[in-house]
Amino acid sequence: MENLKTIKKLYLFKNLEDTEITALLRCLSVKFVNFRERKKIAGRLDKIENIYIIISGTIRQSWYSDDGDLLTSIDFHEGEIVGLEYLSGYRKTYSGEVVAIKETQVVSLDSFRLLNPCNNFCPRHTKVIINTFSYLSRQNIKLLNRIKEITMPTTKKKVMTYLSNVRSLVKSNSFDIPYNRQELANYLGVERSALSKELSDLQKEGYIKFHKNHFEIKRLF
Amino acid sequence: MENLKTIKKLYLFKNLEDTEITALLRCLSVKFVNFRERKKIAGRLDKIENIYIIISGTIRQSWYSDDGDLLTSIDFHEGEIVGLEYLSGYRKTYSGEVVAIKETQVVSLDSFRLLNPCNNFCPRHTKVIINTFSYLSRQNIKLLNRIKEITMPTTKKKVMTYLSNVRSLVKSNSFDIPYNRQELANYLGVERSALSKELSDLQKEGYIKFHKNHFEIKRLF
DNA sequence: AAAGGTTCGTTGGAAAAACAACGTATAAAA
DNA sequence: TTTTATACGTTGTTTTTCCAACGAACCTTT
Repeated sequence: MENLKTIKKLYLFKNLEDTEITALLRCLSVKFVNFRERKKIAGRLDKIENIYIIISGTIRQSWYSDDGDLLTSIDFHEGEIVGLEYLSGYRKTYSGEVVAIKETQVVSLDSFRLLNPCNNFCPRHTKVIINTFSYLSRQNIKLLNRIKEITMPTTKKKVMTYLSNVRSLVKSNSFDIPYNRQELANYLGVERSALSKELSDLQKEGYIKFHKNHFEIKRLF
Repeated sequence: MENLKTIKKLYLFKNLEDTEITALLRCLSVKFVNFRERKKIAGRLDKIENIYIIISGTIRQSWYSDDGDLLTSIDFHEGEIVGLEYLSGYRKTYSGEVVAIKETQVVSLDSFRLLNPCNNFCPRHTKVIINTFSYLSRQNIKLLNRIKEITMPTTKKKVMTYLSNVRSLVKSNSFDIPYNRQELANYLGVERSALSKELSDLQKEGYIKFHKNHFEIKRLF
């Protein structure tokens, strides 16, 4: 069955035998779900009952100020997991609004069951937990990288730090980024037109080349 | 024994029986370690072999640009854990420099053993993993909060967002913060004297009152 | 008590970023 | 094909932040 093949490839089920996975499917009530573009998946303070592993598409979690301005947002792409807040046992609700910004397919898991093993802590369950753990730890590193990027003193340095980080992630000087200008500006916490200006300048100065969301690093800043 | 009492109170050993804890002590090679003020615990790219749970004191992890400027730093206080990067299996070394900024006592655990259960995934081990997981998830939320604070458009809003976040954390309008001015400026990614100015203004405008690191929120921004 | 060091607020000029407005390119819809 | 909408770069002005310098308050040390 096609679906099982997809599930077996998920990071969360790494190091698990087929039989173990099949046993977990029911235990964690694993389901495939589709969200159409602009579908609002959850609002602020909505209860978190599932986590969603993205198969394809993009889900965005956004935080707004009381007067409705966008504070910040985080995008989740293929392979990433939405809804892990609950797992701290600290929050049981979303802190921001969750929206699919394009047609998106996810695998849904019962988030309570994930951390509350069914029968006597079976090894298979522990393996999933360790995998989720590992994912979460990597997510932590990502957030830390973003903090390093946005605490840089100037917009130029923010952009260049971001691009070098992508570069060392994909191990190539030439790559696509998953953001358009407005989204990149939000990500870096700067204003869009100011970002555009700096990008142009960086190109004129020979540091980078870009077209739309494709970037190339010519030399380091 | 005094030490055992301290260990039993740690978040990582929540929901574990005394006998389970004693069994884990050897398995995870739990040790008490003291760092004197300014002790450099690890440099960038040093191997991570242990995680440190802070009993008292403060440990700071700092990242520097190639020309030696401080990019950003994260402070770890009582109850928090240093060295979780390794657990992703993605990085095996520290990404920044780790220093005890005051006399600090920690509990040290073998980080490899933590995620690689000894004998057949014993329940006690799983419990520790779940607890660590839960901690990591909360750490994620903290980083996210910091990102929300830093991405605010103006310094005033950054400060007020930070203070409101502390407020909702301690559930009181009056509290101490763990940073001096320079440290708070670094945390928020702004310049110290500019921060001082904005704090004064906010006080004049009647939003806050402060003295040294004690703050009081009079009304919301 | 004096000396030295550190932290912090203040100020004015320099630099950077935000903001508003507009033109162009491109894609989608009519 | 024309219309409409969206994304992006550009420019000039306003606002904010940075930066450097300095003085006051407060510790610590001798």
